[in-house]
Amino acid sequence: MKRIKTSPASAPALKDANLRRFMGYNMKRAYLTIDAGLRPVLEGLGLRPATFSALAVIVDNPDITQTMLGQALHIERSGVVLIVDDLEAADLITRNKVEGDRRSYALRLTLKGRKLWARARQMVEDHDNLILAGLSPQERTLLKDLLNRIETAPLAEPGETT
Amino acid sequence: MKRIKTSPASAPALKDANLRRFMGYNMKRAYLTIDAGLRPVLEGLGLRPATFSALAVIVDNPDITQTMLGQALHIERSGVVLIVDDLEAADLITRNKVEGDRRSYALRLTLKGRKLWARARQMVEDHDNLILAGLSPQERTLLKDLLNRIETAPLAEPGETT
DNA sequence: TATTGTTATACTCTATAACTATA
DNA sequence: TATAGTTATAGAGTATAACAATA
Repeated sequence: MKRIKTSPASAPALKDANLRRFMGYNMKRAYLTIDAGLRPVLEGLGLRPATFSALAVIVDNPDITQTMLGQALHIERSGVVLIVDDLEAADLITRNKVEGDRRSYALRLTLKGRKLWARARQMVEDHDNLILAGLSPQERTLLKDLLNRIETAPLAEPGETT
Repeated sequence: MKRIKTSPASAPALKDANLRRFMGYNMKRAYLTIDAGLRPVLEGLGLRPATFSALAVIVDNPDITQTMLGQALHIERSGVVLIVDDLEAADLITRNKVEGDRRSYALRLTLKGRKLWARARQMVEDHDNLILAGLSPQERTLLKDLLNRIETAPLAEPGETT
């Protein structure tokens, strides 16, 4: 009949202890697990992780400029353009005139944008709870804290290469 | 004249509490922080994260096939080819004949490969210690455990990519 | 001169599909 | 028919560089 598949679908069956020693690999795998589950959720709303994140920041900072949005998301201005184009085309945000500086735009959510954000936020929150079902509230808080401490480590931010 | 610089170079200064609510974003930022620091380290050895990981798995599983390597690294066979090509071209591994199945190769490190691996492993370990300097041994172990629990959550594995 | 937004371009990573040579 | 490895290709995602309008 059938075969004894090398790997049913989940079990690694292969030794990777050598790789698991390193924090980066464990981090990448956990991140990709969350990302893989999140994408289809956002897709159902016509969003991508990048556009979802941009919405979140704009909600938090009404009338933010594209340059500032890029700083918040850690992406280049040229990349922000594509994301904002996307959100504007979907009628979720508007690029508004800024009095005093005709070079920049003040980004704001439309009514449709606010409605979609409410839905998106809830769905992503639900997905978070699903993916974190095995962790207690204290463990979730602790995990975020540990992640943030790595991100903001004195040696991490300097930014340049080595 | 002057202005009030939006952001010196590191301080966010922008509210992103809305984004920080979600585990995925915190995870992504911490992961990218580690990755950004790790790449230049590996680059100095002529490696990329992918080739480093492949070396780690081959060291752990002598005579592993390319298909199995792909399963261990969670990448497609076509992607494995490029990585193995890379490592072979650098004279770090060899594709060896397998008796009983002329379709597959048994991957093994060369002497040069073993020497480089020893160096690479040490350097990545050092980088890990640098990036994790702010975490106690217990916290590091706990972090890995929490990450692995997310990765192997019952709900995480099942799905296809989408 | 410097900055904002924009465009064009390129590079990395990874997936899909089709092909070959085996099994 | 199915599998291992390969190739070609395409799609995200993101970066760099150059440019126009404005400061």
